[in-house]
Amino acid sequence: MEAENFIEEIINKDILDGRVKAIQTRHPPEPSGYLHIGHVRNIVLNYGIAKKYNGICNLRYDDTNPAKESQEFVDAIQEDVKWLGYEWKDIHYATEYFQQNYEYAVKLIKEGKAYVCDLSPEELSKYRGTLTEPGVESPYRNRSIEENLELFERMKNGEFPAGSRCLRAKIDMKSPNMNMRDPVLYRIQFKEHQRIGDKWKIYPSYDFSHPLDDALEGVTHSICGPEFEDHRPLYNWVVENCNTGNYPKQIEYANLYIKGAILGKRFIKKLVEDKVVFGFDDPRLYSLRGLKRRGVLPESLIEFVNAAGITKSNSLIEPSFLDHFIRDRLNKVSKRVMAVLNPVELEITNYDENKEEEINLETFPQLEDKQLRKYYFGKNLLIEREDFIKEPNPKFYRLYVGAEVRLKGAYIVKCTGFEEDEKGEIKKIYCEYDPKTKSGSNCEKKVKGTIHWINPNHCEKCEVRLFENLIDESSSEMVEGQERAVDNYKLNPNSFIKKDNCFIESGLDINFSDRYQFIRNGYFCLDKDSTNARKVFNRTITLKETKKI
RNA sequence: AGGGGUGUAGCCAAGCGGUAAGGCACCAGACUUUGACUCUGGCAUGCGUAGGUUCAAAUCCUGCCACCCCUGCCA
Repeated sequence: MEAENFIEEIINKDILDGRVKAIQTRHPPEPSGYLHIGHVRNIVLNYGIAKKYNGICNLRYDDTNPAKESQEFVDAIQEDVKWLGYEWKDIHYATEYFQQNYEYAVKLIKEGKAYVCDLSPEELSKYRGTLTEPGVESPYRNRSIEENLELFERMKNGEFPAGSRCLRAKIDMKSPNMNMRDPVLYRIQFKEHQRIGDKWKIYPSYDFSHPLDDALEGVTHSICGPEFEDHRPLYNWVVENCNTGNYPKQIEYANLYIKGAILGKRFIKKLVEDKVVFGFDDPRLYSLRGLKRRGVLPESLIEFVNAAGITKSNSLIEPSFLDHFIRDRLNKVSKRVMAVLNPVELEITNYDENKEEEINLETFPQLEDKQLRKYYFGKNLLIEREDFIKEPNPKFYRLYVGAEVRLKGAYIVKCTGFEEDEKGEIKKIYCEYDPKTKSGSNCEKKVKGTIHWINPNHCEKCEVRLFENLIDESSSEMVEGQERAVDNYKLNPNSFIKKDNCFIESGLDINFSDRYQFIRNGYFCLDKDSTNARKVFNRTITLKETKKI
């Protein structure tokens, strides 16, 4: 199997060496928040590698801390993974392994490798030492096995208050690696757990349950973030000392950040709580639900993380890189449709008042099967306000008095005049059409610009929502591998713009699963706020724009 | 300050001792009934830095520098 990144190289070597046969990974989210784009790499890696190597990947909730978790998130995570297009083999929960975790803890105590410590959290912290000074051994470190066994049993039975005691691994208080200074294996916790209620009064820590559960489940490669790099010796300590017969290998990869994107769970939560955004699925958020509502296709996200690569160095990627994959995918599937977002009237003075002409528009010009549909041309139309300027400028390919432009799918028209109000706002634009230039007639005349338009007798009024980055990018001080608090950013007042005087062709089949390109305006999708009476569209992304005038 | 990581173009990133892939962005041009798409060309005498080894170094060795992670009974 060709290795596409350093993780696959490790796996290939493990297979070659005969260390593993069937590959097994796991996707281990803690149900304490919604999935966001930063999680996609981990998902692609775990599910993707299992698929590539014909192995299995289970979804396993790391639900060892009821204080932070809830059922809302366990449900949401499954929905979001499915939306991305991945499938797990089985769903497991860290809480499923609590009985076995407990038995292995007892085994460690019996072997003199773990002890009950009565130090308070504050004392424990002091005894741990600092980054440069070694820690000090706990006075409870050398209790007898019998006493430890009894105390641990009583902890389990809920006889001691939370925080009064914990179970610690007996490793090395002088280790330069803080994680090895007798780490906590179990703590007392009386909080009701979303899945198992109040059955357990002791909860294993991540450092104990994660490696053990990996081993118990048969995981061969435990892929995780860079923050666990110096937990690896501890991971291995647990795996070796519990000795289940299975020896998973932890592999860390680096995080991916996007410039100007707010990704931290707690930051996203704060934005929701402060009502800066409408909810976890606000289209401006980089949560998977936000991206979905925005209209981004899951394939774009997967292509994006794959193109960004899997490495051990943190990366801060420019938004344009993500945008490229969003557009690329949308371009392939979107129906091309005419819609005017900022309408101004246009009258074709030499066109018959009562005449209406059928024209053809291509729904999928980018595909072999372009699929023609009918639309109607007439004397009075609506065009985009930005497609007209008062002062002639030959670099401007659209309308000004004297300029010619093609009305998409119809005729070439020449601007003859305009009307404005006392404030200088354009009220109406006048044009003359050239009857010899009908679309498809192979006319010789060519013009530089083509603009889209709407026939007011054949359109539907709708609402359109335009989005920009939530935070003002010039205030962003985000640097590689770092994410600052949302308070450090200035919010962008234009991040959400609602336009409710928009018009789209009537007679279209608009639905939630299709994607639309409003010609020259970008890619759009139907928002869940739509009603039968009025459709609401979200602009997923603009078209790429080369320099205009 | 101790430990663990990482440094290749504006941004990602290949490269694994034989003379710097690719993508994004950008620039120039072609095409175009979307200033989109597509196509063509340009874009590192240079690989954090200073030395060393070698016929040959981004790749090996040594020192230095910068950035990230670690002092929760969170994950």
